Amino acid sequence: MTTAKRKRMPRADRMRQMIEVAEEVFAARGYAAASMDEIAELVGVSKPMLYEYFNSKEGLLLACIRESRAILREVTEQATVGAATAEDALRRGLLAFFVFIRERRQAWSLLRHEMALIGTPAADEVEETRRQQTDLIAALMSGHFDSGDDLRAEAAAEFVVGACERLAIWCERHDEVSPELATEYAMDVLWSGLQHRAR
Amino acid sequence: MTTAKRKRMPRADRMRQMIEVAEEVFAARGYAAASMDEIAELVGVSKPMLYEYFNSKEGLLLACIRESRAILREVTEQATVGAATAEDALRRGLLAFFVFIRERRQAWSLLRHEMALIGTPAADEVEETRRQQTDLIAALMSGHFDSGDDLRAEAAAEFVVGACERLAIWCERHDEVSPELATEYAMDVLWSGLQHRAR
DNA sequence: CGTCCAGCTTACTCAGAGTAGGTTACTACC
DNA sequence: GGTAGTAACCTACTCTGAGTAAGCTGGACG
Repeated sequence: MTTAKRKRMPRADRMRQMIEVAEEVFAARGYAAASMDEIAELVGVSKPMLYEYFNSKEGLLLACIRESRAILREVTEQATVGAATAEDALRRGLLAFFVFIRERRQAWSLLRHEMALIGTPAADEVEETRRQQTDLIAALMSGHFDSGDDLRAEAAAEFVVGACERLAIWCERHDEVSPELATEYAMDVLWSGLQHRAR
Repeated sequence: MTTAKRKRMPRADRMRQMIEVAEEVFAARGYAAASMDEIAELVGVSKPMLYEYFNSKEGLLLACIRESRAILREVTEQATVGAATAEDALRRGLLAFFVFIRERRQAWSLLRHEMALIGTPAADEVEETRRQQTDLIAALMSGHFDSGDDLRAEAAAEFVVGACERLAIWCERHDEVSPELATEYAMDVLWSGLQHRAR
C-alpha cells in the first residue's frame, strides 16, 4: 500500500478507481458474495461515496459491465476491419473473442456475472449492453450475408452470440483448448453447418 | 384458499409442495427479490422448515432447477425418439425445446435464473444439471454424426445449447416468433451453416 | 395411556444494503 | 491573507432478510 496519505480526488478519477476495484472484487468473489463495505475499504473511502456515485450495488456492477462490454466490443470490431471475405470476417471476430476471454479473465468473469442481475430493475440496462454485441454481429453479417429478412438476421446474431458465450464457458473447464481451436470448432458448425457431418 | 386447517404432512409431500410454491415465487420475483419468509408463508409453514429440508435459499433454488431441467430433458428426449434422419432428430429436438419455453414459462424462467448462482457454492451442482442437457445432445449427435473427435462433439453440444438458450431469451421479446419459426431459424444456421448465405 | 419423534413453532442473531446529516479541504474571488 | 462556497468525504445510524437455537405437539405404536 502506498504510504501516500489518502487525498481527495476529482469525481471522475475516483469513479474510475472505484470501478477498477469493484471489477476485481466482483470477479473474485462473485456478485452476491462481494460486499460494498469491502469495496469501499479497498478504495480507501467510506461506503456512502459508492452510493453517491453509483446509487446501488447493482449500479456499480452495471458500470463495471459497461466497461467490460465496451472493451469486448472494441476488440471484436477492430479485429474484423479489413477482412475481405465473409468467412474471414467471421473467423477473425471469433478468434478475437476467444482470445479476449483468455487474456482478460477478469472482464470476462464480470460479463458472466451480469446474469446475476436478471429479474432486477437493472436487467433492462444489462440487455442494452448486450444488444451492443448482437448489433455489431448483425451489422457485420448484413454486410456480408443475404440474411433473408431482418428478423432472421437478428435471430442469427443472437444465436451466434449465445453459442460463443456458452462455448467460452466450456473452454474455461478445458485449458487444453486454445483460442485457435475454439475458433475452429465454432467455425466448423457456424460456417459449414452440421449437414456435412451427417452420416 | 382452502378453509381446511393446515395439517401436518409427511416430509416428501411437504417438500414437493414447497418446491411448487418456490418455483412460482422465484419465477415471479426473481431469485434475489424472493424472500424465504414469503415462500414459507405461502406454503403455510414457518421458515425453519424450509431450512430443515433445503438447507439454504440456494438449496431451494437448486431443487427447483433440478425439477425443471428434468422436465426439459424428458421432453426433448421424447421428441427425438423415432426420428429417422439426423436432420429430423435435430429439428424435432429444437421444436420440442421452443415449445417448452413457450408453454412452461415458469420452468423456463427458473432455468434462466440459475445463472444467479454463478460464483456461489452451488455453482458446480448447477453445471451438473446443465451437463445433463449437453450430454443428451452429445449422445444424440454421436448417433447421427461423424463428429471427428470427442472433444469436438462436446464443444458442438455446448455450442448448440448456448445458441438455443440465447435464441429462446430473444424469443421472449418477440411474441410474433412462433416455436416453429424459431426452429426454422435455428435449423437454418445449424444445419446449412452460414456459408450458403454468403454473398 | 404413556413415550417417542417427525413435523412444527417462536423468537431470536447477524451481516450487509442503503441513508441522514454533519464535517473538511480545496477553489475562487476580494 | 482572509473568507464564502461547494465538492469530496465521514460517522453513525436503520432495516430487511438469511439463517439458527431451543423448545412444543399430535399422533403412531407399544
